[in-house]
Amino acid sequence: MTKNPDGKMAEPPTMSDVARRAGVSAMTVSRALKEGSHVSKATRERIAQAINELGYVLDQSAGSLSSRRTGFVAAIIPSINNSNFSDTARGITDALEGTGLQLLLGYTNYSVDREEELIEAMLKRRPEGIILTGGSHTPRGRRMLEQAGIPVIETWDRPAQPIDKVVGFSNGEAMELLVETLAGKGYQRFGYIGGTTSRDTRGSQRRAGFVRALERLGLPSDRVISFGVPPISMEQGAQAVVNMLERWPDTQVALCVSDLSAFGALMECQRRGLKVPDDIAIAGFGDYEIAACCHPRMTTVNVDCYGIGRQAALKLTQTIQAASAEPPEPITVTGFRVIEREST
Amino acid sequence: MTKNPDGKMAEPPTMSDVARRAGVSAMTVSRALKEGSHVSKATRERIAQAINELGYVLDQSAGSLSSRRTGFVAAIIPSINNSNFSDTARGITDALEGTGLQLLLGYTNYSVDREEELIEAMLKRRPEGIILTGGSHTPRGRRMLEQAGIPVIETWDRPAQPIDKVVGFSNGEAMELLVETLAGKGYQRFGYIGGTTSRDTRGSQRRAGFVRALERLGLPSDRVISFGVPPISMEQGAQAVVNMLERWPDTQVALCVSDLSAFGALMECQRRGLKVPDDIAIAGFGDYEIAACCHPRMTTVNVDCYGIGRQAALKLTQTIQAASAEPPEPITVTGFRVIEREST
DNA sequence: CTTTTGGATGATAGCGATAACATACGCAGG
DNA sequence: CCTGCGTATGTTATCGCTATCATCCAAAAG
Repeated sequence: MTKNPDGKMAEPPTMSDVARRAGVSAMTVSRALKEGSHVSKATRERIAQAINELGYVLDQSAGSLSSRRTGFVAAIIPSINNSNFSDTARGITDALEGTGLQLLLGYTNYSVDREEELIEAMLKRRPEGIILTGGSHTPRGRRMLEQAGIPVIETWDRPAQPIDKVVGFSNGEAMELLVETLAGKGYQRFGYIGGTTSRDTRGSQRRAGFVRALERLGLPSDRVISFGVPPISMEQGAQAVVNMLERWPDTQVALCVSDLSAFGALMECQRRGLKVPDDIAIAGFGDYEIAACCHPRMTTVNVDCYGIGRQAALKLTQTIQAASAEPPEPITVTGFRVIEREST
Repeated sequence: MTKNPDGKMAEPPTMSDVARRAGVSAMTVSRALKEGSHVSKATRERIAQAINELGYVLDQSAGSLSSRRTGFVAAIIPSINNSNFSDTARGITDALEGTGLQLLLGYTNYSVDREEELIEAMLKRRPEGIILTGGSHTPRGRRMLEQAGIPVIETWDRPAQPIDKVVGFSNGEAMELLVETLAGKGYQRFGYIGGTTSRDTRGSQRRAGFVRALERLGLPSDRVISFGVPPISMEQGAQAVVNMLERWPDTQVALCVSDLSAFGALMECQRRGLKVPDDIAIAGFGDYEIAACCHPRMTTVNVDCYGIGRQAALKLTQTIQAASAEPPEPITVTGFRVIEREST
């Protein structure tokens, strides 16, 4: 930290300081700092030098108060420690590249109350748009979003009553497709491993899809282990599969709410000397890196996490820019596909 | 988005709107919104009601211009898609809870140039402090940090010339400890798997520690595979171990720059029918969830990622608050320990 | 030589909040 | 009944920047 000779903190220089030093007005400095405005080359250079000498950094919060553009968008994800969501965040960042918009990221730990707090905290900073994960919010959170006057994008889900725009897919249908694919290979006795339903909406929908598909196929759908508070960990997946094998020893295939719990289950089976997929088959959800790399490689459902982020950010920037031009489609449905590998 | 009858966007209400509706001055509204200021109960309630009716949300960017406190701290990490760093981010968030400070998170993808961009982008928003990963920055990035007039905390490393404060550990020493521990178990022919040196400073230091420890022990230290651009993935770890076994088939133990590459190597060995640790032992670095859960469970080095974040944030808030009181220690050294498991 | 045009720059007035000071009022103590 | 003080509220002046309009001037056009 730079200090004055008297030991007190030096006040950072302002635009006027730069202007004075360069012998121009503050307005000209402001222009010089902005792309595509008319400032003569000589002036521009004098200003650049003054900025350099003073170590000046533009105060964007002051600027945005004046221009009424804060230059950032907010995104709220359940967890950053989950590569599915961090891939989405990466997609957002990449799509924002070059738009002059910056990402303000927050995470909820899968709590809607924490989400409400975050929504408020973010809205206080006046983002130009906001991207959410899922369509479940507290009533107050929802109301704040509706009244914020900015584009709102819900992702990773297909809410029955979208607030504004949506980029997502049906988690239930994706799980149904996985069940059908595996049933097509001859599996009949399916088990499901997931967390308790309360917090993780996407998890609940996957489980509902599991049950729906089996009922449609006329197969038993009661082998469901709900274990632990979502998101369930690798270790919890390991414990759950033990639990499942105790209750229903003849289970042929265990579907898991995510690749992480599936991986835990897979390792636990190996530890107990079970052959996967011969003794028991295992499939996950999400197509994490680990699913492609573990041994045996894991069957899973790929959902275009990165693409969800990209498209959400794209829709956002389109909505912001095209204030009057034709707005983008309100709902984008992203794809998913079953990746069959060695574990089934 | 709320729109007026004429179809244009409704301007969000300001504090004056609230004040008018509640029959008080804007200043009183400002006070009512702030803890511990004297506003009568009746007035407070009238204001709360007006806020509710209008759906008002405080504009913090305007407030911070006036109060000269933006209420957030910036943190820059290499990747959010890496649980070590996201654990650090979680530690920061948790330690910031209740301080009125919010976290603005950015990630560099392990690029110092991207770091420089981020530093500038963040500084433009006038954070009250900034937390960085590592001690390698571009000269310009470093200069901006020095001149910013805010506390700077470098983490995950022990820079030779710290900018300001440090919360970290020596990656080299940690790797030395791992080598010594394994040498103590009788291993003699060590291999190392890591990325090319250019980008990942911490990775380079771990490799240097590997070499140092072996030289000190009088063991060969040339079995080093540098493969791929950091951060190296599970898949790259798998490829690297194949490469290593081709070049030095009698390698007894492979140390990897992180648990992720170690896991890839472990799975690849199993795929090739090698017994771990009998045919080859494998150890990682970082103590990720996967290391505790894979089969066989992986020996690794635990570094207190979460604690690094917590302590960095703590040091930051102490520095901010105790402007004149005694400032915190400039350097905090966090611990690490070898976790011996089944893979060695 | 006048007019037009547009680039370069400056002056002024906010953006929406809060700091700092000012005012009004009620109640305890003399 | 006055002084003194603390609570409750209002007024004013910025915070650092940019939108907007005004001005000046040189070069192109007529």
